[in-house]
Amino acid sequence: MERGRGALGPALELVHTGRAPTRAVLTAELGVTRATAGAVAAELEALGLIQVDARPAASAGSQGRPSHRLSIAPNGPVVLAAQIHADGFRAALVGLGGRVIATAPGCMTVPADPSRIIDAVVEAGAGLLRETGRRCLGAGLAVPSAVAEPEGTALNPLHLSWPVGAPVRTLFNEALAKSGVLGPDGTPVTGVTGNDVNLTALAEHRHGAGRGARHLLCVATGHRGVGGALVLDGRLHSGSSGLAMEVGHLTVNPTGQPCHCGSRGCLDVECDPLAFLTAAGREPGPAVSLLQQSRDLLRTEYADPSVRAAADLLIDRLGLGLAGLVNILNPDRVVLGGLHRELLDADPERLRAVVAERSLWGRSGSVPILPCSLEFNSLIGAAEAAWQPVLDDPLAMVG
Amino acid sequence: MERGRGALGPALELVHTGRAPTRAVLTAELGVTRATAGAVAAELEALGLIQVDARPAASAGSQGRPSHRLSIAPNGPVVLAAQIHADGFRAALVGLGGRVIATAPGCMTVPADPSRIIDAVVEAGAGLLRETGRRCLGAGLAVPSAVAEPEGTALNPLHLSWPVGAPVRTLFNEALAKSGVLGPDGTPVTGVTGNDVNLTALAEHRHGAGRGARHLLCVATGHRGVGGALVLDGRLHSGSSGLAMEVGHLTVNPTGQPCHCGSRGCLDVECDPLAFLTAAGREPGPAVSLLQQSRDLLRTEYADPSVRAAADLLIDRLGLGLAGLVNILNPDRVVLGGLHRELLDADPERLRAVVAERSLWGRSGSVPILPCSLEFNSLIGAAEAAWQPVLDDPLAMVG
DNA sequence: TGACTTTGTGCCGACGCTAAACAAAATACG
DNA sequence: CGTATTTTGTTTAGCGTCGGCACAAAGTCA
Repeated sequence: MERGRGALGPALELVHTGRAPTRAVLTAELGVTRATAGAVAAELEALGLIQVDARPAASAGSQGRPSHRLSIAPNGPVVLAAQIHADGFRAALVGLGGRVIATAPGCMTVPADPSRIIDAVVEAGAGLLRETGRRCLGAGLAVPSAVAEPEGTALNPLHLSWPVGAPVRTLFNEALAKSGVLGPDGTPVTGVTGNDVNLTALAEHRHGAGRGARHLLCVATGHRGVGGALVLDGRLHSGSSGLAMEVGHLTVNPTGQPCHCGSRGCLDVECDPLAFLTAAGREPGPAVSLLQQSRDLLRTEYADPSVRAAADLLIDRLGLGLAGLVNILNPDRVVLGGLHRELLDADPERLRAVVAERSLWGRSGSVPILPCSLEFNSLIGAAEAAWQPVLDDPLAMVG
Repeated sequence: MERGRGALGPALELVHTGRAPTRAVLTAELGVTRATAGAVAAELEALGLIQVDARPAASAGSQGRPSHRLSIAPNGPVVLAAQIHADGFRAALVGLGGRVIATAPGCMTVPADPSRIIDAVVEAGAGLLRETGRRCLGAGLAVPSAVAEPEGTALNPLHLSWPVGAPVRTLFNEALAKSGVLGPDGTPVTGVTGNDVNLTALAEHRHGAGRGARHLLCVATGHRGVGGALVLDGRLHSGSSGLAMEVGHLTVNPTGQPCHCGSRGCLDVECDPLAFLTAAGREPGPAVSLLQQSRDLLRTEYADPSVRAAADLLIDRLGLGLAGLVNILNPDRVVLGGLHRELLDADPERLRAVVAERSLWGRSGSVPILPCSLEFNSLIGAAEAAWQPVLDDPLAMVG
């Protein structure tokens, strides 16, 4: 009797990613009849997830009956999202559409015991939930480490002094259970964890510079080492055991620094913030993160020839690495984060030229390379991962 | 009224890949009721695609009513499949299940004009169709070159003296139209084309050593250069414009040969048959293909220290390249073809050790590495690509 | 104002499935 | 040897979901 049950998930995803501003567009995107699309929208509205404007939108020049606007319900449910990085952590509540409802930046030095910071993260998130009174449907956590699946353990928490193999997902879920963050069914919400660059790619694909891309490659460097991520046909590719896109060991400088992997001149050691500071002849200081120091240097002293030369050097190395990845993966867009984003901003033409020169065919070389466009992108990515079960089956997760 | 229309495609694919030997298994694999599975099987049988044994299969020790065996209809429709390689071409008729019905090996030196060999290929296939009287539902062609999508042009027909950008798919379809190979609707069958390594990966995933793998990486070298292919979640990943998995320019020997790509020590020039012959101190002869010469050398003179040393050298380089790919893609199985397959057979432990050592985590390093198991695998892959529309919607393509 | 265009909704029927009962064909066991 | 059990296959009834269609609503265009 009820229409549009099968299309409920796809429809919510369309509204969530801003690709269905009206029911008319929703009808076309879903490939169903107007009757079905209308029923789907009504169902999602009844679930409290979306909103159908009472008054039709201002007629945009086109004739015909104007459409009512669809949007994410402003007081709908949220997920708890958090990111952990070299300088501390940040917790937030994120609604559908990638909207950050409330944030609690928690700058603390990251302790060697991962359970302590994860507890603090969840406590901050639980505090936000108490303050706002929002209903919580899930939780996501981004960590600067590869996360093995299906165990949910952090395999290389490099610049956190965490033990290798820390069971971050289990710790996250234990903290959630302890803090009393309950879902609509009265049980603790389930938490998902993932690598920060992977989740950044997911966020950029859904809401940022990667929107509309079919195959999106994301490369970023935050503190030490280089991370990569890949979204294929709208879905994050994290490999058969979560370990895909460990791109840091592509050779970009055959005569370069030795790397712990046994080779030399790897992207990991040749194109991260430390490599940039070293190339510019600066001594890294202990006060702020290496990314922050690099960014400041690049932005304020780009006129200095040594800084400019270091930037050019790193752009050339990054271009080599990107060309290698583009040859292998043939994405239709590339998004850069962290210091790589700054390097792209500093001299976009140089980077694009290197990639084009080293790509095997002109078509691959002309792939668009864009900077990340979202603030807190790994946090929003964590939220995306947490929302995924709701997007897959809204009825089961909300009703 | 008719039951099991939506499940028709998935059901045919299960029988096609041998994963549904009986209706009972089909029921479980499809996740439907026995009634639906029975109706689906009846429908596929009515279409002439599969066969339900009249007599139940020999009871295999288990109690309960024995199941009737499902199999591909022996006299069902076929597709025309062909591969073009350095030594000539081969055309065949291939049924569902990857069964080669009839082949016409056509060894001719490959002319500079691609349309001539493609005409010859199609003519050979059309001859087989006339001889056997089989109904033809599609056609597929594997070429040793990257094929750009959506144009269907051969971008690097390296060891064929074809022009770059030869419109192979158009030529293939024109030849099919000219030869009068008609589908059941009376119009010429549509031909699809693809890179031979990509199609090999598809074939191995469906019927060979890659069966059951979720993410399959395939690497092979036939004559000159190295090709790669990737099957993700059962679907070939050929990138946004068909150019993915150009893996030949991973650096595996920083002090090695210069490569036309501008770098040096690329997999392409360090790990193909020519590199092997050179490393073994042999002069390549003009009579047979480089692959054939390498294979003969490896099989008959492996005891010779110089041959053994060359094999070890190439295994080490191949291992480096595979480790890089495994780090990036995290497949759960790797299949090797051409000379790489021979190298694996020569010393499996050495190759696995190199990959394990250079992989970032033990889990990635222990990925199974297997030899290709199918004869004519790119030909069967071409058939798979040709069958795909039928697998997607049997009713539309056969009825 | 009337024609036209586009959007939204109610009703009905068709399609494709599940559920449940029944039938069939083997093994297990007293 | 006969009955119970297990597993497979088929029949029938019913129901949920969606498309098709008619109609209503709300704007623009002339």
